[in-house]
Amino acid sequence: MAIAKKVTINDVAHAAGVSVATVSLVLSGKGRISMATGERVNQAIEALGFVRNRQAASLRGAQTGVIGLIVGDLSSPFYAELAAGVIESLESQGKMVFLTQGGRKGEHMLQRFDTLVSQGVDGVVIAGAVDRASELRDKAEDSGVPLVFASRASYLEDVDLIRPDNMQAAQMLTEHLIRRGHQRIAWLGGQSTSLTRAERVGGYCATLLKYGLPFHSEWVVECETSQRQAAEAFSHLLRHNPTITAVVCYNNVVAMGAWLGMLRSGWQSGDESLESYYEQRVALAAFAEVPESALEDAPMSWAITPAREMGQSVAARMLERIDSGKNVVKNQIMPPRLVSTK
Amino acid sequence: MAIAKKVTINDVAHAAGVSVATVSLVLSGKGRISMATGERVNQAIEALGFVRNRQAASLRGAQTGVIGLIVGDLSSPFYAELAAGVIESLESQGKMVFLTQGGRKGEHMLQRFDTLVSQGVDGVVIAGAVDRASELRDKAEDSGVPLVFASRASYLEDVDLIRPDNMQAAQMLTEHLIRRGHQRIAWLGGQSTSLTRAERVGGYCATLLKYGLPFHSEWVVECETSQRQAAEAFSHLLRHNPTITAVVCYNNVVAMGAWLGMLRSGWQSGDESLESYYEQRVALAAFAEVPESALEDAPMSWAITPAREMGQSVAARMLERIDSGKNVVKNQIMPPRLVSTK
DNA sequence: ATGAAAGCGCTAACAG
DNA sequence: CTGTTAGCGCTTTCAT
Repeated sequence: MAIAKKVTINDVAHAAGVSVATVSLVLSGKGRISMATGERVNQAIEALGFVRNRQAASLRGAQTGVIGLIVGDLSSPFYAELAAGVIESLESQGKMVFLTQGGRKGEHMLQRFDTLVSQGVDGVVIAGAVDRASELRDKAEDSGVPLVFASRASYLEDVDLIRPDNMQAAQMLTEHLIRRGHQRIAWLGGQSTSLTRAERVGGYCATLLKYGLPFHSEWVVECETSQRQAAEAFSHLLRHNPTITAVVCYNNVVAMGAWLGMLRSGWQSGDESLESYYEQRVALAAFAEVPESALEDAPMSWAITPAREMGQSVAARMLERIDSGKNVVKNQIMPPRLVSTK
Repeated sequence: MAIAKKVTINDVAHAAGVSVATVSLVLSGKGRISMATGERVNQAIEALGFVRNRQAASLRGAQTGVIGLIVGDLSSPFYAELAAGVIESLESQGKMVFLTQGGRKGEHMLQRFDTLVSQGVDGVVIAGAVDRASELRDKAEDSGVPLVFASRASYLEDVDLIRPDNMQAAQMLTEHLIRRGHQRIAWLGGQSTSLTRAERVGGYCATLLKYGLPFHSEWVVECETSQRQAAEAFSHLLRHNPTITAVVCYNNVVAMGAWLGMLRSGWQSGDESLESYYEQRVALAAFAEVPESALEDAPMSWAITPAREMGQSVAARMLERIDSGKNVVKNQIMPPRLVSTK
């Protein structure tokens, strides 16, 4: 418990028989220091167990090497993974990150932003829903702090934003099904008020059209993101449209519901083999943010938004912003990745 | 882009016609300041958009109000949730947290610890596997930084550790099954090398004994944490021991596998109703760190380790450590929560 | 109740 | 190549 008295740059200088300035130079590897003194200083540092006080360092110098990251809520797997990517990248560049939570709906974003700024961060990344984005942007603007957004949908403008390419993902998925011989492809899930869904449904329709395939509005069914409801909607859809051979699901929960619905009806029909049943029956494809482990055994295709890589892009963008000092708005989209389970 | 010149405490003092000392006092609410000047200062702060530079503040004063949190890897849902809990609590107490990743196996823990200390954190929380825990403890000891560990298993000694109560969880689960009339209860999953598993199996056995129920070592089956393997092991177990009426699963993946195995064989047997089939058949219980959404429809009992609450406890413990200054080692265990789906 | 002044640990000119 | 000397923005005695 003997709290060792903080050893400072002075102690090191003294021990090494040089001046503090020299130690500082050795620390930051800047000035041209002779091998000899450099060595001596390092030894002193080692011997005394000196740890440089970065607070003091950045009080004088410009940058703190700290980036603030505000994520809505860490318990969302997508944002957790995104955060992991951001942190990983930034740390590999010798930065540190302050992580704070801005609330599921972004309620606290502004307040957190202020706190981060008062901690002297070099930049702020915002991941998730934002309450008052334009206010934030203005604040950032006049405190001169680079601000980068990352989100699932593209509801922000005039900001540096990295987001998934929903339309391309939908195209990939639909095209994949078509290539595997499907002609009658339905859509399951999501609420019509969702922007993300709109983008995805857009890609789905466009691809059908492109291949000259039939599009029926009854084949695009809305449903809440709940397993039970998805299972019901799925069964209902197929019962009334038995010619459908493939379904694109809005997300992993819907996909899970569809699959369970299929298992259930397959079971009730008393067929011989489960696999043969559903494979003959309806092919499933779905969007997801992370691969759904529960469906690892299901024959399914996924359009995955690579959350971790997205985080890495965000980090890269942040670094770029920081050391270019420029403020050019780039709206960057992340390509999805197609994954087939079987 | 006009980077507003940093407004400092001096500017505020000037604007308010008082001294910097006064402003400082108002800021920290310490000295006895007259209402009048307090008001005047606050107005100036507001008007100038002053944000206090905490780096400078903590350079002179003692604490920084920043806690370091090292988590193995954020993409693990359990630790993400735990981190969310820690951050949430700490932020509500006006603290901030530095979040860094120590590597899945704790490879970087030591290095990250140093970085955190150099940032002047008031304490460090370590969540996840640690490579060289005792080294860490020593480092913390002589830099005088409070250190609190949080993990799933209890492989650390002589440290401040918060962990789940695996044995009690196993007891709860087993007892729950017994109360529902089961007498022949098997165990599925986990590797015999796992400490966590050992603790859990211990609780399971103890409870069987306590109720005078039969224990067969063939009923305790090992298997990898993979859905497919669990499904196979489960089917195999039941085929050879048809009298078993309930199974305790090592984790959510195993539970999922067991359930799918059950669906599959139920389906093949051609029974009438899925629900009636498995309900008559084998009751499932499982450990989990977060409720498994994929199994929301399955009739299943869970022993949940409340990760978020665990995070809150960790935060509380940290705060306690910080302002007591004492270093009494407490090995605190979190009680599990029993949840039945149906 | 408020002001003056002395640093916290470090960096950044500028001299040598 | 290395030492001297000012501060960075804020807190904190100690006076007043």
